[in-house]
Amino acid sequence: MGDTTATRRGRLSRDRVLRAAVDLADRDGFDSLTMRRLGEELGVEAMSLYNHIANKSDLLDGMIDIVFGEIELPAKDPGWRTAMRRRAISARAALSRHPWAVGRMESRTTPGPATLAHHDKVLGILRAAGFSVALAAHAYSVLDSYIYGFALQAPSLPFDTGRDTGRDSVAVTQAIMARFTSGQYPHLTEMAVEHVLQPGYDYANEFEFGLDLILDGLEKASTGLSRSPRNRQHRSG
Amino acid sequence: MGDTTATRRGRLSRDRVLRAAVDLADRDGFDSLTMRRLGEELGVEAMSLYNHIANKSDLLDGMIDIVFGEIELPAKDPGWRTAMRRRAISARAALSRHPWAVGRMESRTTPGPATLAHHDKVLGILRAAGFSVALAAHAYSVLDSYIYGFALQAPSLPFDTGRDTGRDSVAVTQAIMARFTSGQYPHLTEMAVEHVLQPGYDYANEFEFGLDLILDGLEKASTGLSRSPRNRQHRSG
DNA sequence: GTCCTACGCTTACACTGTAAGTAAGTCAAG
DNA sequence: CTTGACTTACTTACAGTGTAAGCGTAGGAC
Repeated sequence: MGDTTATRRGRLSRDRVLRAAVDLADRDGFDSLTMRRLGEELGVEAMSLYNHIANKSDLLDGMIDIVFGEIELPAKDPGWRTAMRRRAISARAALSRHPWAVGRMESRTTPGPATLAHHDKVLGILRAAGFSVALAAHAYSVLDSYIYGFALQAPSLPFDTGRDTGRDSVAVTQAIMARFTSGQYPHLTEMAVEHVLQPGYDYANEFEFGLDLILDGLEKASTGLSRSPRNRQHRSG
Repeated sequence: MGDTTATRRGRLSRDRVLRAAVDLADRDGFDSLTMRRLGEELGVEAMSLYNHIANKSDLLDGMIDIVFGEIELPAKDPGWRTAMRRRAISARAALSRHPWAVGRMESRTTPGPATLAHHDKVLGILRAAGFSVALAAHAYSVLDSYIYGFALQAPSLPFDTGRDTGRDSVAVTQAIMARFTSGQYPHLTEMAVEHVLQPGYDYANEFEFGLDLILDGLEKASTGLSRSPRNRQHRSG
């Protein structure tokens, strides 16, 4: 009969623990991720988790590496610009699926294998396209800063009309609007009324404007050095 | 004699509490900021703090508003571009002084007065310079995303040569270098050896490259609509 | 069979945020 | 001055946190 000695319902593994942690953080918010809740989720006591992860910090590192693993790594075939664009959009989508991830990156100083592989691939594409080492560093810095910064802001904006985030963003918006009507913040009010609170508005659309702006700038910077960016260093074939 | 009934050494106030919290987070890291440690810092028991702040979340909101208050709000006199540039550099400096702040913004949904005033002023400068409402929103989004994203990445990069952060960044760098030497990440290795680990390198310098790239793009976008960006909507004088 | 190892469970501890109640100070009105 | 209201700090207490230490047992190797 009931063989539910909890050895059943499937064995634990580091991967299963990490994935359950990601799901839990996505569903109930990052603060709900406690060792006991996570154990409960897996039908196991909290301390059993420590057979597969070193401590909670290690758990977090693994979770973030999972998120990085979800970012698409396009081939360099259609050119660096397309590759960077696809990667950026995929990264934004992944970070929007796991909003807790971006804010925790600050404290992580030990990137996981997926993270490192990701960075290496991107740099490879840029270098192969003729970017100098310095320019590749610039490009990487500006692109990633933009991606992470956008992902960081997106969920915190009271402007979010709340299609995805749902919840209480309407209440929050109204609370802030109450301060607006005092006339203290005329430009914020204008922005809200004339633009952001319009029916079809979705903040996510802002992303591609800035992305293309940055890609334009990089393109100009890369062609500014040598006329054709593609055969600079890597053409000795 | 000793009249140190702890009423002495100065009365508490919300502002004193907030400022001590910021200092403590700066000095010992955000995780060291507990109510008891903060009370200790002020010569007071933990529970006394609750006479001036509602709870720890309120404390955090206040702390972040302090950081925002440190960002310089330049006048619009020398033109929007100079104003935006100064603001961005000042914001980056403030966030680098308080590295914990940027990662906590995601969870905050109730911006403080300094934060709102800041946003309103910036939007005002852009609108007065002739930016349409939509373009001002774009500009704000891309600039702030970049600023926050940069601040988010800066302390986590193992590339940091550790002038400011000091501590164990050298050890971390070496640990990662050990993986590099395995040849798994050739482009990361190249980047590190040829560029980032060079003597004079400072990641903070990357900031202005991306900033000017974005400002160039915005300038082009704003002049692309009407020849002269300044008299578009606000000239009904 | 017997032993080993892996893995989950139990108990325990130091530490967290904070609710509730108490005491000591400040200050205005009588 | 005394009196009483108010403010503010202190004390105690509690549920919930991460995790160290040790125990029990299931399943494979011999």
